[in-house]
Amino acid sequence: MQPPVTTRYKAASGGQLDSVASGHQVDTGSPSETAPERKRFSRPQSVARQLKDWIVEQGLQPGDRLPGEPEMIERLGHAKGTIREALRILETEGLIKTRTGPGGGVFVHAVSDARAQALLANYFYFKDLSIRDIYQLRRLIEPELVAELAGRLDEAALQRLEAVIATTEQVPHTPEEEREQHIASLEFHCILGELSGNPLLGFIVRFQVNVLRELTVHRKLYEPINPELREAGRAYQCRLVQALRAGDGESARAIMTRHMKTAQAMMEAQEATIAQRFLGDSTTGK
Amino acid sequence: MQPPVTTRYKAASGGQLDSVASGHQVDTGSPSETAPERKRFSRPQSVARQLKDWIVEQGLQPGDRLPGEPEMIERLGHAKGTIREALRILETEGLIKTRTGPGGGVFVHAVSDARAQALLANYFYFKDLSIRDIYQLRRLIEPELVAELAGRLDEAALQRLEAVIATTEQVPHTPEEEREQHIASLEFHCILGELSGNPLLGFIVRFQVNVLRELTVHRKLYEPINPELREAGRAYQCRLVQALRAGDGESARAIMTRHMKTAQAMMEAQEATIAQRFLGDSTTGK
DNA sequence: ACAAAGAATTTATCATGATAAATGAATCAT
DNA sequence: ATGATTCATTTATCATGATAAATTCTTTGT
Repeated sequence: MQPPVTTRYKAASGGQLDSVASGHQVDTGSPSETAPERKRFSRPQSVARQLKDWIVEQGLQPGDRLPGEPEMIERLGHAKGTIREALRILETEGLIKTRTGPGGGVFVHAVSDARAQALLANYFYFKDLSIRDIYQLRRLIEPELVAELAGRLDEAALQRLEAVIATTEQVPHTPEEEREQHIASLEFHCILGELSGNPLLGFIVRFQVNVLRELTVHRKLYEPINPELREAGRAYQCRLVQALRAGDGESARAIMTRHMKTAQAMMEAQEATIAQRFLGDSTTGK
Repeated sequence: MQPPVTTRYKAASGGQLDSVASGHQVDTGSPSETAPERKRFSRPQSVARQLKDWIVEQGLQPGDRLPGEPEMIERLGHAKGTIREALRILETEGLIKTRTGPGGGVFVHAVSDARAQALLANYFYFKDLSIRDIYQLRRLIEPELVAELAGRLDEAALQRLEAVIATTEQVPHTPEEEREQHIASLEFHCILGELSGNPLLGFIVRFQVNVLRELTVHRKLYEPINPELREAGRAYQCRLVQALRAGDGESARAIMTRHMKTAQAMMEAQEATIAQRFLGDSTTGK
């Protein structure tokens, strides 16, 4: 499942940062002298930016430690409140975590998937994302995705997919179970996305799935339990895994294409407008 | 109003929000179990959440006003610092803006595209995004995009595209000009994405373009000026617009497919190292 | 040896002003 | 009128502790 050498570049040496003249020198003292341009950034933002620069320049990795609050106060010359707000910014962006206690402090943290998803969801809160929009993309992406995946998956990956299918083996008796099964079937797509080995592709697939999942949970979509549709859904998954195992990309693509069409029709038959709400805050422990 | 506080948060009342991504922490009461779900939310996070709930419940729109700092302090029963940190969280997420002066205060704000892009870029900072990854998606999306767009664009849209093409009319004499032209050609794709009318699709196209643009700006990619390639690039754009105007989706798709292939080869031919850096912070006024 | 209690450490929050900066409105000088 | 000035309002930042909470390390008790 690994494509030829695709040079996975990382760690740029000179990777400078936004050249933005954050040029907010921290002269503790005479502020307004040559201040022709207005203050673009608040001080907490400036501090946050400086810390980001620091992370980039030093090539800090997740788990690495940043100076503690008191040291920042001294080194950056800002008040405690300002520093704290800056840390809060970075924490919101998902780039740091703070821990209390001995050995605690501020640590670099890789932005979690959940947080990125949540932040992106906020962006779409004021947009009108329709089911059609989402499926326009899904119908584009997922068939090709499985076509590429065909024959490239190892047994472990295939079994992972089959494990998800297994959770929908029993006929659901309650709406609760039915909902869970639907979520599981969405999970199926997430796994496919991850297996592509393309972080961007995987992320997008997951995002779409998350939006759809929200619909399911909060709008009681898929409420009417339809045995035939359910069985059809299961069948497609089974056949898909079969095609993937056989390395039959054409079939996989066809199966997924058909499924996308069906799923879209199903969803559109229900509600057409996506629930307007912020997604969760992704507290992402770890 | 209420005496100091013990740890109190509103445990997701009403189920409007909360619970998404990552996990379902349906509190059962038993503290320690398979999921060491420690550390709930910090208070600033709780406050931020409450304000989000408020926004959702009241259906507040961009421009609407939120209570000012002092009122929040009183109504929510938290200290000023806590409130400020909460506001900083929301500001970082792009959901509010604060203004000083008379008539100033805290206002709901639609998350700007730039901010969403920057936040998403943070996520990919610690990932290894290769050019191949990006083009895998581009090659999937953009050909179909133009195929759908064919014949659906009004004259204004077409002229918008042509205007961008026009900027690359003159043969560039300096690397500077050459770089600007390349950026303009990327802009071409952004416009196509927007014209789709699909917010999600447009966003993804823009994100890809932004990542590639970063490359161009910071890594001197496309440095060697190649007249033939340049001309070929221009030609494809012209022919594409032509096909779009004629409503010839098949041709449009073919043209774009070819272009994607060429562009990817070009990018990969360079020592394309994806710049590891945080994108700008998107101050995005209005 | 091992588990529970305690101590030490570090961030989190609270509390309380005071001063600075930004900005729209009203006012005043020309 | 019109441009500059002052004023009032509201957030932004600074300053300075004092408590609280969460962890890890250490010391006990059995």
